[in-house]
Amino acid sequence: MASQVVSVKDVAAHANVSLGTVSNVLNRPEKVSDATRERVQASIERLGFVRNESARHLRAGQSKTIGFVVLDVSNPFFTDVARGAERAAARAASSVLIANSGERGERELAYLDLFEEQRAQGVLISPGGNVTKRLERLRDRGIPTVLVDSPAPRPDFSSVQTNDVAGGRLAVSHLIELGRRRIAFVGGPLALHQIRDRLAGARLAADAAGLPADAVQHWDAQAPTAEEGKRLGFEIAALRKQERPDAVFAANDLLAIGLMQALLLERRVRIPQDIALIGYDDIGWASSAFVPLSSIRQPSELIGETAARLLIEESAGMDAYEHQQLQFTPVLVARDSTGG
Amino acid sequence: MASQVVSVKDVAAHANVSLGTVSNVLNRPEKVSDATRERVQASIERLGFVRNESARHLRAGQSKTIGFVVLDVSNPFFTDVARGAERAAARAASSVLIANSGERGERELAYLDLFEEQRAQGVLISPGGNVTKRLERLRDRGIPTVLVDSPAPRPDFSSVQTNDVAGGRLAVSHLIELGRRRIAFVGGPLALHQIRDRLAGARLAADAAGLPADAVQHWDAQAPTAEEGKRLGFEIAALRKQERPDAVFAANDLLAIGLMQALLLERRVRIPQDIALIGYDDIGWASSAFVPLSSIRQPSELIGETAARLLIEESAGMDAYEHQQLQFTPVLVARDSTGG
DNA sequence: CATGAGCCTTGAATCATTTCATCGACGAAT
DNA sequence: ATTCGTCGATGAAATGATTCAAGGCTCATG
Repeated sequence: MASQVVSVKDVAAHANVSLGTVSNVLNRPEKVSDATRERVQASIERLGFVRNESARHLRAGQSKTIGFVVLDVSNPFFTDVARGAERAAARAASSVLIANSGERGERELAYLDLFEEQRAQGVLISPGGNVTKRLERLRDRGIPTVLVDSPAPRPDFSSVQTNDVAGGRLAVSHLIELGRRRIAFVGGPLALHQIRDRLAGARLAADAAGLPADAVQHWDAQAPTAEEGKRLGFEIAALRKQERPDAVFAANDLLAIGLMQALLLERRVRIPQDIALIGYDDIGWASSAFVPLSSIRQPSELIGETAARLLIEESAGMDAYEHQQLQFTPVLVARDSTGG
Repeated sequence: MASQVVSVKDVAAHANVSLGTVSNVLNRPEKVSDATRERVQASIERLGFVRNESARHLRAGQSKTIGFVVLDVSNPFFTDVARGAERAAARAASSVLIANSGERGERELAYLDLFEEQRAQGVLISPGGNVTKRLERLRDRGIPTVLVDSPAPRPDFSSVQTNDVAGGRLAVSHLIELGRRRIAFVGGPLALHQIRDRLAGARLAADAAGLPADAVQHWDAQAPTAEEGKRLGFEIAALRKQERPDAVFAANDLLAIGLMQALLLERRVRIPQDIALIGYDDIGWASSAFVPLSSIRQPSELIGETAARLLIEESAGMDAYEHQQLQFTPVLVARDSTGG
C-alpha cells in the first residue's frame, strides 16, 4: 500500500516545480530545460506516478483507444482481423480493445454504449443486428466508425470487406477447370450476406462456363460450423454415385472440415478423386487437415489493418473526410483436396 | 451533426432543474420525485444525452470496466474463458474488454499500462512474461488483479486455474486402464508451467500403476500447434512396432489433431488399435475429428466466470480481502481415439 | 546601469460529472 | 400560531490533467 494516489500535484511538490511544468514534461518535453525535466522525471519514477487517463481525456477531449465490437471472438477470421487492426493502431500510438458481442444484439448495443460513454477514438464493428441508427449517433458525438466484413449501410460510412462474389466465382471456376460439372454449394444461413454473395459468385462462374442453371446446387446449413458440415457430408455421401456431386464448395473452412470428415468416414468416397472439396477463409490449419484443404484466402490481417487505418484517418479529419467502401479480392489456394 | 456536445448542464437547462437533480435521476432515481424524474428523462431522450464516462469516473473514482489481458485470442480456450468472465461481469453490471498480448511481453505491459491509466475496475491476466512487479503497482493504485490459468506469484494474489497435474494423471491412468504400457507424452515448450504440470501428472500416474520410471517418454514440441503435432506424428509413425508407443498423450488438442493426421496418413498405424490418443482442453471440435478425440476437459467458462467474480469481490472490499488460489479439477472425456 | 529578448515557469481557468451540506416548502403536531 | 420534521431540489466544491496568458529570470547589448 505504498502510494495511494499520486497526482501531478504530488509530483510537482516533490520536484519543486509547478503543475504546469510537470504537464509540460509529460506533453511537450522540448519546452522544458534539461535539468528541470530530469528532476521531474526522477520524481515521477520515484513516486510511481501514472497519468489518470480520465482526467486527461476529460480535458483534452480525445482518446487513443479504438473499440472493436466483434461478432464472435472464437472465429479465427476475426482474430486475424483484430491482429491487423492492432498493428495499424500501434503505428498511431492507439490501442485496440476487443468486445465480444457473441452474436447477441443486446450485447452489441451495450458495448457500443460503453465505447460511446468512454468517448473512444473510434469504433470498428462487424455488426450482427441493425446498428445504423446507433452508428449515426456515435458519429454525431464525434466518434467515427468503420464496418468490417460488412457493407456500409450508406455511402457516408466507410467499410472494409472481401469481395465474396469474386471469391465464390474463384472457387467454382477452379472446380470447373478441373473438369467437375455437378457442383454443390454447402452453406448457410443465407441471412448472412457473406454466404449469399459466395453462392451468387458460384452461380456466376457456372454461367460463365456455359453450364446449365442448376449446375450449382445449394445445400443449406443452419450454421457455418464443423458439426453442420459433418451432418451434410453424410447426406451427400449417402447419394448414389450418379446423383452425387463431383465437387463441393463449402461456405467456410469449418464446414469444409466437417464435410471432409464425413465423406472420408464413408470409405466409398475419395477426396479429391470422387469429390473435390474447397473451403473459404483459409484458416490456420486448413493446410494440416487430413487431406490438405483447398480454400479461398481472405487477407484477414490486411482487412483489419486497413479498417483501423481508415478509422484513424477519419478521426483525425472528421469533417472533411471522404468515406471509402473498400473490397479486397480474395485469392485461390489450391491444395490436395481439389487435386493440387 | 445534430447535437455537438450534450452535457448534464444542457439537460438541466432543458428540464428546468439543477445539475444535481439530473445527476440524481441518473444515479439515485429513488431520491427524485416522479414528476421531475420523468421530465428529466424526457429531456435526456430528446437531447440524446450520453454520460461522459471520463468525467464520471474522474469524480466517482471507480470504473465498471474489467480488462482481460490474454496471451492469444486465437486459442479457443481463452475465448471460452472470456465468455465466462463476461457472464459474471454482466451480473455486476460491468463490462469486459479484451486486450491481446499475442505472447509479446511489451504488448502485455503496454496493455497493463492502458488499464492502469484508465483506472479499470480490475484486470484479469493470463501472463506470458513476469508481471508480478506490475501487478503490485496496479494493486497499490487500487486496481485488483486475478491471474487466469497461471499460479499466483504470491499468496496475496488470487488465481484461478485447472489442476494440470491431476489432468495429466487422469489422462495417463485412463490409458493404463486400457492396457497401454508404452506411453508418449507429446508437448512443449516445458517453459510453460501448464505443460510441465501435465507431464508431471502423467509420470505420477505411471508410478502409481507400478510402471517403470521410463514408462512415460517425453517428445518435446516447439509449440503447442497442429503443425508440430504433425511433425512429431510422422516421427512416431516411422518407428518400428516394438519401439513405438502404444499410447500418446498430447499436451493439448491442437497437437493431438496434428498427431492424428500424421498417424492416419501412415496406413500402418490405426487409432486406437495400434496407438490410443488423448488430448487436452476438449476444444469445440475435438468431438468431430476424423476419429473423435478423447480429451481432458477444463471448465474454461467456469474458470473465467470465477476469476471475474473474485475480481469483482476484491474490487468491492479491497482492504480486507482474503485472496484465494483456486484450482479446478479437470474431467476425462473418453471418445473413440482411446477406444471409447 | 537600464532595457529588451528569449526562455522557463507559474497559476488560474477549464473539462463533465458527482457529492453533500443546505435551503425551501409543505404538512402535521403541539 | 409556532415548531418540527420530511422530502426534494439546489449549487458550490472537488476530482486530475491540460492549456495559455502573464510574469520572472538571465544574459547580452546599448
